[in-house]
Amino acid sequence: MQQLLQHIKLYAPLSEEAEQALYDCFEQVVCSKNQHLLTEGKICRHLYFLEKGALRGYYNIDGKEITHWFGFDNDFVTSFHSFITQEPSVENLQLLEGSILWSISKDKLTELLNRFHDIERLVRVAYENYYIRLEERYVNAQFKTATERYEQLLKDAPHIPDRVSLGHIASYLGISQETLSRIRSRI
Amino acid sequence: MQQLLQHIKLYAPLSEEAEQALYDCFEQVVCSKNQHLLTEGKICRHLYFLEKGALRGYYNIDGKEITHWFGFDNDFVTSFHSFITQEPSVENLQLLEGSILWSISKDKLTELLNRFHDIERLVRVAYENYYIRLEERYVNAQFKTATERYEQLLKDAPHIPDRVSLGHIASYLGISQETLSRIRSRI
DNA sequence: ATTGAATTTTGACAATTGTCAAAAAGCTTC
DNA sequence: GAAGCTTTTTGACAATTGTCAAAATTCAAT
Repeated sequence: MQQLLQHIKLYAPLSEEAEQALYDCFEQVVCSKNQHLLTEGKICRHLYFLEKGALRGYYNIDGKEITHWFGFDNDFVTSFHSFITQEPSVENLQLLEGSILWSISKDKLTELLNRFHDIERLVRVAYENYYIRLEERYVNAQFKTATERYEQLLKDAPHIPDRVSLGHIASYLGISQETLSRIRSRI
Repeated sequence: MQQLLQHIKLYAPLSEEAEQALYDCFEQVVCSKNQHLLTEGKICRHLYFLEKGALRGYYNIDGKEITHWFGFDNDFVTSFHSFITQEPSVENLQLLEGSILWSISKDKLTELLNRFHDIERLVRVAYENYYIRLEERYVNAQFKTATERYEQLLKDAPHIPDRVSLGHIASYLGISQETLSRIRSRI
């Protein structure tokens, strides 16, 4: 929990009361490898902070699993679409390693956002950061070759190949596993 | 200006004082077709509300213009990366039609965010919405075929082909203009 | 160490898309 | 309406990536 509080202070300072209120609202969740945090069709009612571990978000499209996102230590993870709209999720969240998470419910978060301007600020700033990150991913995805995207990924997350299978990485990059294998043999 | 105030109330309610403060901070900007709102290398110090018109964001990569984004009536537009970080922009913003915009400076917005919890809320909720939209674009970009992406675009923004040239649309879809032309002849 | 399952690599071929060049179609302006 | 510009389409070919199938490798559990 200290790690979570430490991490969010990078976004914005917090009053003592706000910090205490946050502290009271998060609960620890321990998950084993391959376990699902969320499956499609369910409404995502929690936001999670991934203290330690690895996770992927994926869609089922035409019977295929399409990984579109990874989370690692110190990431906030949820199905943002479902969490924000409280509509059924179209994506699945699955742990890739045994992991430690901290969870807060939508209701509790909403209450904190109402009570504390500085928590509202914190969340706004966090969204700014996540928006920029997503925009970067988007531009990479759309406008670079498969090889460039893989090299970019290695730069951004050098630990990825150790923690995530080639199939998941290929899916994330939007290329077939065979193509990724060939790219790796060429580099 | 009424249109802007009307629009943001869709995100969150505003106190009278907050609304008045917002009203005082926005300035009208009228732009002609092809004019640039921002060029790369400059720090983006304003957030714009596009009351009426059309705009694209594009990168210059290896001498080529890569359009990654369109804005239309009722969109907030800026180089989010530069506006948020106050680092030099890597993208350009160019009007595609004669347009009416409303502009607020980063400094003034920061002041409003500090003074009014409900404006902080408004911006947080706006980010939520823009995050979801971007996520959808991302998934489309990465995991659908060129034809599917074009059909999706027609569904989301049926007016696009009337207002935006084929070359820009092709760039936005991440395919060559020739390929898009062939896709259109097949549909 | 050995077995069996899962993951990764390799090969052959097909499908999609890109590139370059030229023709056709649409718009403006006189 | 003709001239000159921009935008869109078409053709031919090359490059990239996908698909299917099989082989090789890695990993975990006994």
